[in-house]
Amino acid sequence: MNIGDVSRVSGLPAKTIRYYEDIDLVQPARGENGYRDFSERDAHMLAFLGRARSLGFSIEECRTLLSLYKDRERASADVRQVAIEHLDSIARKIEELEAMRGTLQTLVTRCHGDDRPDCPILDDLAGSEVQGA
Amino acid sequence: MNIGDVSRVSGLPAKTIRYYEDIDLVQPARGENGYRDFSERDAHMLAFLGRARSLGFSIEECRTLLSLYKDRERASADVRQVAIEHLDSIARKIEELEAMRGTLQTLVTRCHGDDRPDCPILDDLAGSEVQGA
DNA sequence: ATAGGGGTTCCAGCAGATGGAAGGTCAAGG
DNA sequence: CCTTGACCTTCCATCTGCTGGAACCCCTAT
Repeated sequence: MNIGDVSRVSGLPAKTIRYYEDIDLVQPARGENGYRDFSERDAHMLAFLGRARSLGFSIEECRTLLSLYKDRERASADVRQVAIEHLDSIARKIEELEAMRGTLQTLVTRCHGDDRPDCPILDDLAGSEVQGA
Repeated sequence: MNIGDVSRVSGLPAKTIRYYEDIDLVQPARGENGYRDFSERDAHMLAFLGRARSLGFSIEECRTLLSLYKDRERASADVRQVAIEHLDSIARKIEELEAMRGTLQTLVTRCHGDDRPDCPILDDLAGSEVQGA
């Protein structure tokens, strides 16, 4: 399988696949002509990576998951642990974003948004304490 | 005001302030000795930037907001527009993260998490269609 | 004079790709 | 046999938003 084929079946851009080889996530064979020669197993691993990345796992987490995936002696508890930690970090990110959204939503609501220059959004950013309750 | 002082009052690391000068967000004066010499106005702008960044505005959005902030002829509608667009992108990110959280939460719940190797999380990542409803 | 706590510049690196240039390879058509 | 075009290769630069560190200068107090 050439890189274009495996790109199609895994859904990852060829550039990304080369990058994954570069950082040693996959180790495709090489043909006579110097082309990468991907096995079914490689393609499978790349799809695995794509899915894990789409769930927001970092590259290092993916590396761990992939090694657990390849380890037939693994304990499912180890996988679960990685997933739970990631779940926590997702929850933290959501909280952060929701705090931002809350603040911004309030400011946007307060701003009349016409052609006059006075603007509660800028007032807040400037930190002036001159905003009505 | 030296960079250390303005760092304390704005809450931004000195490194970050130098970086903001580098990308032309602020233009502090220079003293005889080559030290940056920040005015009150500079300090104010840096605090503004810190607050805008903490609300998740990108550097380019901050640049726009700052120029609106400095423009006494601005229309509040322009500020509001920037804020609303940012609000949308925050909402999209939250949705993405919640989708991830939902999927992962399901998988984590399904995984017994003991010392046996079989694991619904890995099964899902591998894309095997062998999962019960 | 020296010690310390400022400040300065510049260069490298993080994640996680992505874009592009310059060139090699391969199969098909004329 | 030659060309065309799609594919492949490597390498280097770029993006975002800083952050760390080296090597150096400056200023004040002792």
